[in-house]
Amino acid sequence: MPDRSTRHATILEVAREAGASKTSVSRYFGGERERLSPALRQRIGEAARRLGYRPNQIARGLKGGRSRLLGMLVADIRNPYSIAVMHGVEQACREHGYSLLVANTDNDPVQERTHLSLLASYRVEGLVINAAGHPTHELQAMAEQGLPLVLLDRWLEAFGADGVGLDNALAIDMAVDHLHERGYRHLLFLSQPVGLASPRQQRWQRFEQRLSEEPILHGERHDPALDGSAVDAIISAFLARAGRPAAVLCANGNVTLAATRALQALGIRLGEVGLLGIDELDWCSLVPPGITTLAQPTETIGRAAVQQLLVRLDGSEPAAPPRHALFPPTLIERGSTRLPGPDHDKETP
Amino acid sequence: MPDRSTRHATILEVAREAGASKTSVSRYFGGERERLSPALRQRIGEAARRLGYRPNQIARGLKGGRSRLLGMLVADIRNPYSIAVMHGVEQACREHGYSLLVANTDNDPVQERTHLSLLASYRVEGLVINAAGHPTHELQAMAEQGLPLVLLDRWLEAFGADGVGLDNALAIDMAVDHLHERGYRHLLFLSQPVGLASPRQQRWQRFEQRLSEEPILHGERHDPALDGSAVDAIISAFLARAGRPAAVLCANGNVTLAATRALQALGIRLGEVGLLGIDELDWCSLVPPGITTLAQPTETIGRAAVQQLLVRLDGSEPAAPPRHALFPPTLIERGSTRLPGPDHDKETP
DNA sequence: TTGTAGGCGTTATCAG
DNA sequence: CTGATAACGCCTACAA
Repeated sequence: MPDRSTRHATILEVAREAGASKTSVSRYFGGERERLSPALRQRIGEAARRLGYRPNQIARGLKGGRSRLLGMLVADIRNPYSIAVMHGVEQACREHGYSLLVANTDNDPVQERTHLSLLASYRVEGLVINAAGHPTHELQAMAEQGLPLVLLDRWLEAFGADGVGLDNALAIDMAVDHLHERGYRHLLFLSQPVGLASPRQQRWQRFEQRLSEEPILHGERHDPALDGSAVDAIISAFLARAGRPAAVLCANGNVTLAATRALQALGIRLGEVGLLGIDELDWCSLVPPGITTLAQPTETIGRAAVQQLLVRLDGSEPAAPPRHALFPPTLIERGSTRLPGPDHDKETP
Repeated sequence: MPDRSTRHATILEVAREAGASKTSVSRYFGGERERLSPALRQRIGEAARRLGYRPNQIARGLKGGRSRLLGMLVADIRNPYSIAVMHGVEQACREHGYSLLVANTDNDPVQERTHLSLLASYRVEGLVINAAGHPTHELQAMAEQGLPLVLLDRWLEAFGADGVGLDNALAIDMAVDHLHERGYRHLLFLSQPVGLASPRQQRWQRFEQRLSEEPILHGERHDPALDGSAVDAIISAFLARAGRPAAVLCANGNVTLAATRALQALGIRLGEVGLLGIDELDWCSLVPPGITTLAQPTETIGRAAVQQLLVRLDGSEPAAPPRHALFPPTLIERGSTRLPGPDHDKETP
């Protein structure tokens, strides 16, 4: 009886039990059963069952270099967006016979580097990366070694890797158009600190561009820290300055949360001041009269990430130029972008 | 130049480059640098850096049987509870030098079995299991092979494994006591279909017990499917039958969501009919006047799970009896359990 | 302090 | 169709 370490049957034991050779057993589990005589096939099958044998992926990976592992680096595992995408990634992995090694970094650039090399040490065959910082150097090195990478949501400038994410320009267009149609004329764009994060930058820039193109709209943008009461101040100052009808456009779920809180604190009913958020979260339908959102096709994005990796892995396109797959959001209209009408119509449930 | 497969430097190449032996290089990276002469140490370090060498965990795990991998089986990766716990698990793993292999099963018992054996094939050293179904057979086999297991949240009867989770009886006690104190006398316990899921069973049972002990309380329980409008019907029927002051006690986050929607649809203000949910979600503070919840110490639970695995792994307690670690929830009081007072006091923000 | 020689479980190559 | 045998990259006695 084994002491403490898990005792697994090996291919050799199965071979002995079945009166066959390692090779045949290997073939049996390597998807070449047809090449074995029915008799042998059955003996091996039974022996394996009797011994509870499972091929050791680790050993397998050692020989062939195929770990059958994909890695995913997540900046913040508690972010619903990341999770939703991860779900898509995980599904796609499963469908293609891969397992997923997840590394969460809690937005810490140091852990980002650490985990990156950790994933590398497990010889993952590809990497989905959602980094907070800019581990450009590490990534560059990995890419040069031939490891397929795909950047999720945010991509680093001047770094030629594949990427997947939301079509940010389109999203801003849809948001601005919707608010415009609904009669809002003064728009406040609220973002988390823009810094270098590319999606924030892109949304921000597109918003500016739209403002300049349509002078009928008046707008401001701010990127406060969300932890204090800065948002309250910004919103009330904006309203005082800009006049109505005004709306707040939130660059992501966190901001939407903060803005909703702020509007509640200011005693302002949603809709009276418009509110539109990028990212759909389950509470958005709950806060009366419902918050209008642009939902990201998170599952699709996750699957697309894996697809990109598989294309590279496939090897048919040895070194195709980097490809960015952008996906459109879906507008979910709710009461928060419905101006109280002249007849004070109640919203329909 | 390598064709397509990622090319990694091996220990042998480093050894040659440094003019040393494999052994010395192995020692260098195996945490025995002190045993090398400063000269050798430096040569190896430089050679390794030059070649971009990283020890291959896969090969490492093959020899010693230490994959440095922990596995986590998650029934529903999109459930915030699972995520929160996973965050704790992941942190604890990291702190102890393990990586986490995550397998999501989308509540599918078939995938549960599949993924279980998949995790086994990667020779994970321990397993955190949050299963929807009852893969008792597979788990039994793994446990007997000496693989440390810890059941998360729900445990299977008559299966002697470690477990971690919420102290469900205490949670129900806290909920009932709170509602009682706040003046609610008629309680409706709402759960998802109880079936065999142990936490639902436990909460359910404890609720019954409390009712029988305190005849001053009147209560009912239901476990409707949450997809239709069944919840609306149940709640309005209950209110008609039971009278006021009445409150709804929700067994988990999903139920709280459904109940909140139902109360909104019925045009009932929260508080007027009490609402208390087990599980804290970020929207609970947003729906006016805030939903009172019992927050689970999810992070703690996740870390505790890993702790249990490490104890088993440690080997100091070869086959100690199964241990269940239960943790108390935290009551977060909000407006949904505040009866409108005689003076119609506004809640304080 | 350093090096040599297995062996971990599997697959791939080459004979039979 | 089947089976030896040599890698794969690393670790661990054992020897020098």
